[in-house]
Amino acid sequence: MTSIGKPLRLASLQDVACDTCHLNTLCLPGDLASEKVTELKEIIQPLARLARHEVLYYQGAELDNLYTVRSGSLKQVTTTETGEYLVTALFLPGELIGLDAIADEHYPGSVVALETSSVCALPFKPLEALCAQRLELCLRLHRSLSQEIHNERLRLRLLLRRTAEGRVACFLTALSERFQRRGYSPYRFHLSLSRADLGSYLGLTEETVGRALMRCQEQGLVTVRGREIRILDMPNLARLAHASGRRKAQGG
Amino acid sequence: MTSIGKPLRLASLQDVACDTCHLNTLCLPGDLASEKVTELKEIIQPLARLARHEVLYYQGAELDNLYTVRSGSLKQVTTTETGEYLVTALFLPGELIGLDAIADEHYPGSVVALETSSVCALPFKPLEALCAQRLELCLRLHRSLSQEIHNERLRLRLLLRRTAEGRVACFLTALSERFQRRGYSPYRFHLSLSRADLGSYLGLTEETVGRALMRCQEQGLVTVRGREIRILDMPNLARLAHASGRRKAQGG
DNA sequence: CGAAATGTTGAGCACATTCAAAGACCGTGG
DNA sequence: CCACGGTCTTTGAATGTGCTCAACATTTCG
Repeated sequence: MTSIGKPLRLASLQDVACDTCHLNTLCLPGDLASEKVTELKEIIQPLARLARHEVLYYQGAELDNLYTVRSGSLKQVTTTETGEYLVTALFLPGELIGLDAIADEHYPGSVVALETSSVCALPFKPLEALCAQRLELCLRLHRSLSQEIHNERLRLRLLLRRTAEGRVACFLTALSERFQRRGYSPYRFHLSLSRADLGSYLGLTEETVGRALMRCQEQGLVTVRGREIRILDMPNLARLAHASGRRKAQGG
Repeated sequence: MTSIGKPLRLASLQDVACDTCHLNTLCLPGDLASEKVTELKEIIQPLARLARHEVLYYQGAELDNLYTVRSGSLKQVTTTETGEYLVTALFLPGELIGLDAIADEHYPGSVVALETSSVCALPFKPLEALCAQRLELCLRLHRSLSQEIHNERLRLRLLLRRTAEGRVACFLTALSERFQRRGYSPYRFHLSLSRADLGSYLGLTEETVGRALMRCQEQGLVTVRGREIRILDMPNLARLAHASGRRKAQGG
């Protein structure tokens, strides 16, 4: 069972150094010229360290910061009006947390650290003010937001048409790609989500997630040892992930 | 079967009048003061009229305009690398088209009119330039983008856990709400999507969509007559839509 | 009116869910 | 170091749901 942990205690604040951060091309500074990053740096808050299960913010809280992941990983969980509990996002280093809170200025889900993690806080009001002065930052933000829309739309609609095995394969290949882009091995990584969380994220039960992983292993695509994943046959895993849902592809 | 029609021919251009448009609170002008709308008006292009099946733009084309729907409805269809054909969005009056194209400056899907429709074009470059001068416009855009992320995330993850009947009920209630907000009857409306498109949109086959609609009708929740929908029992339809997927809700 | 697209119906099958129970793994404290 | 409790994970059997394929009805449009 998944759980939301204790309130966040800010601990071990450190100085931020975007220009030396190896994630800077993935993060908001992106390809901005370094003199412009300086301005951004002025509003970025020191690093916050989170222990496993520590909460960055709770659902419903007023939006004050966006965050970028510096290390570790976090999940977003949303409870619907009907008490349904859903894992709605997984954040890896370099990714922006809180983009979905801008609309109504409240966070639409709670964000919890899945392992020891650190994040940089970007106070939102100052960030927006800076937007007015620096068009490039504004565009950068637009792109991040837009990218997210596209990702969610396509990924999730693909998932809707897939079997459990396909969904798991989709998740693994996408995760592998995200790791690779961040400089980690795409072939060997640790799942920070439990089976239950993964099930919630993919719209499956935890048992089905386990069985799907098992079947992938039996086909020689991956090795699964608890949460340690090793990808043995990326081409075929990708084929399983992409190779349509359960019905043949249709032309337009 | 769904199809993508012929290229767009711009026809019957009309003058734009945001200040008199009854959709303006839903559209980008939103709650902007009218003197600011004036600036926006300067960059808005005349209305384009689209016949049924006419294409607003094709997937892969370079982003030049965002569009807002003035009347009618449109769908977005995306073809994946593997030839999979997906209906990825449905646009109603007052909604912004093309937000998911900002990220890589190309449209990630083709947009086709489902019925006779009209749209206002917002040339993107000028819009962004205007953003730099008018912070409010910028924020407005941020909110639209953010809202979309949240919607897609939550809606689709909810769908993932639902039976066919639940998915259809979700769709109907959400659609009803969207109509209501736009001043149309929430109890009686026309489905502009075919069964096949709806299936693609909800991750079901067209047969299953039909059967699910039928079952809703048998329960006295709605009347279905082709694409004409009449909602008879909104409370219970909403209950069916919200009342969890197939497993009981879990606490956090 | 006839052709084509769209919608409906039915039977069999594959797959995911459910529920229950047992097994592995983890950190804690003896 | 091992025993303990908890969480997480795996396994099994029975059930129900959606998919597939194919045929038929209906509507739409030329």
